[in-house]
Amino acid sequence: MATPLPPRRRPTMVDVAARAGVSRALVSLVFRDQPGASAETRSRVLAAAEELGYRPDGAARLLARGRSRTLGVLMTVREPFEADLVEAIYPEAERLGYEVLLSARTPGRDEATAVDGLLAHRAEAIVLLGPDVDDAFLAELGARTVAVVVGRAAAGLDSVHSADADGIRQAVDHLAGLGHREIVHVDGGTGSNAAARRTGYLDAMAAHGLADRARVLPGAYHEDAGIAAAHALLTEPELPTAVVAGNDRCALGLLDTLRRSGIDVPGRVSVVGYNDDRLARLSHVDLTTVRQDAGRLARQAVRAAAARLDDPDLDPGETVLTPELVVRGTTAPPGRGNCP
Amino acid sequence: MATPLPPRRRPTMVDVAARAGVSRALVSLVFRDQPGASAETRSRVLAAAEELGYRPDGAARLLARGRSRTLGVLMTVREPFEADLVEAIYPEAERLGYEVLLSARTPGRDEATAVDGLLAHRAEAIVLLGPDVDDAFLAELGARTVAVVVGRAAAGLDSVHSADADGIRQAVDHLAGLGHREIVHVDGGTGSNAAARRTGYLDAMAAHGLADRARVLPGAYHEDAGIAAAHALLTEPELPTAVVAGNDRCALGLLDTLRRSGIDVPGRVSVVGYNDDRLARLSHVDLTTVRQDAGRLARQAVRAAAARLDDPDLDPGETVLTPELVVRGTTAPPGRGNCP
DNA sequence: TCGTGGAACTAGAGCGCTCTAGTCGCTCCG
DNA sequence: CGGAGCGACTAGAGCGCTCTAGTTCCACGA
Repeated sequence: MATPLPPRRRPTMVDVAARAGVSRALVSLVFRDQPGASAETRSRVLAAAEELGYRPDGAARLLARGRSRTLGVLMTVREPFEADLVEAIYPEAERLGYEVLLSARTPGRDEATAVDGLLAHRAEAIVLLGPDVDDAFLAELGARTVAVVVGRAAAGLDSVHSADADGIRQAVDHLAGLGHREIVHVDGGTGSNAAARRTGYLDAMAAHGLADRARVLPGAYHEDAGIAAAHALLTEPELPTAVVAGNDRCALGLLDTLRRSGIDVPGRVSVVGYNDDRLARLSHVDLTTVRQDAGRLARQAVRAAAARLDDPDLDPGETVLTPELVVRGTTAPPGRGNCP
Repeated sequence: MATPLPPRRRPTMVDVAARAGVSRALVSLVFRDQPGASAETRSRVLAAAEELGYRPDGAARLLARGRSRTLGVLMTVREPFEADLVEAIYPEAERLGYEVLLSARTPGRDEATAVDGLLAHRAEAIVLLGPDVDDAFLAELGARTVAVVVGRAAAGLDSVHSADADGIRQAVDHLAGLGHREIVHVDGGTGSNAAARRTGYLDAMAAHGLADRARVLPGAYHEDAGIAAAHALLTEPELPTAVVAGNDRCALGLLDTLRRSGIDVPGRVSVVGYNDDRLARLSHVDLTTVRQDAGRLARQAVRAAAARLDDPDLDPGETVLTPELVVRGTTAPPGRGNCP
């Protein structure tokens, strides 16, 4: 019988080679699925590895190959739309032969820390999810490594996002088409894509001859902002008939605050979100929203990273996808009052 | 002037050493913050590194040190409670000198794949979030490496979870105290912690002399299960006066489906969740729920992993935290009818 | 004057892989 | 019969670090 399972040490290629009675190089071949080993030897090696519980050491492998073929993804662990993106990143990365490493920005852990972690683990490219990444930080990161921004435009870097102004325009068109005139926008605060959405709203209102009725409430991309905006609206003498929120989370906050205050949605107020995240799609939420295709966004981002990795001299590209209004249950013609 | 920025190659310690005019070993010392370098040299090295944009290569470092000091965390990117856990894991890991790597299980990417990724990146220990991890898989993993399960008990492994039966009992006590007698439980399906919660419910009902009224509806830990359960209840001639859901997501599904069907919550039906995730706490949801302390759960898990790493012969421990009912706005005495 | 000790620094052997440049047997063909 | 050609396999030099065991140098005391 061959040597028993090793004491504590994680088994290495040497152990497998010894047990299978071949050289280290051969084991390496087998594990890389390269030609050059006979079927018989191959299975002997695999068997030996199995018995020892061997798995190739990523660090050593990384070091030995030039490339890590690892994509680092910076995410906010709390944002449902980013969760959708992450789920779509995995398969595309796998298809292109990349591994994925996730790192979260949290209230107590800033982007720089999160990215450093990824870089230390040899991520070849960083995919930054979410529109609130800092410009200066981006520029520096882009100089150091391959970076792709998802969710907003980023000068001088690869970015993948949807045509925000167009998306908001579709929302306003829809509402105006239903007969709404008092349409308010709760915006996404600072950040380039909030600005784009704001502009889109103002332009669309103007296009419908409603420029003088346009009104932007300061907001942000989370529920609390929607709640605050709803409370602000409720203190006013007259409610608008429709609200376009900066994103779905904000819309959700708005929605529930309005409903809990006895306001019928969409009977008295229509609400539109942005993103079409999982939450919006849940049947009990049933939010009319502007759909960004998370799958396509994610695939494009991964491809952009891979392309730049293949050819670092590529010009930075901005991929803009066309968003699409999804009409669900939170919009209706105005004036149905509170009791349908 | 010294050499200009290198062409493409990521700079290495050799480059920094050359630029600073010292040996590689000294650079290593400086970057590991070890004594043995004069203040003057130290800053010279740091300056050289800065100029070159050098950052230590994690892979090489990993390989050279025995240990990676990295914790791998398996998560479901879509579960808000796990997001809370992840956020709490980072600071504790940092405090103990560990890095954190995240890997997501998704519909198309199973636990084994996710864990393999972590292991390949040399995670020394795996923290598995969520109760649906497979038993056989766990056992095998536990034999291979250090694994800590969060959210359920796991025989033979370290686990950190809350006293599920106790939590549910508190919920039932609360409802019974309000005068409810028709209390239904929508359970979490298979999985050990769903079983514990189910048992807790049945025992608590019995303790209140309501054994014959106890009723468990099959469910799961997500919104759709809550929605389905609500629809099932709505087809029946008589609604129960209270529902204890398996977790918050399920409760949310229930809640909104009931409300959209014109059922007053808590006037006609009271709803209780489990977890107290961010969503439950949002003011527009305001869910009465059983709070699991994500912070403590996360800290305990990290500590358990660290402890076992320090001493592999430690007996596997089960840490059970006491959950606590948080009464909010979705529970009230029964019988207030539909129009308060 | 010489040792002595400590601070500052260096040489060089790994860590577990990959990959290039082989070597070794065969078969096959002229 | 000699060698070209090929499949199967191996030796050994890295990859960019860490870490042990030095070596140098310079006070400082006897």
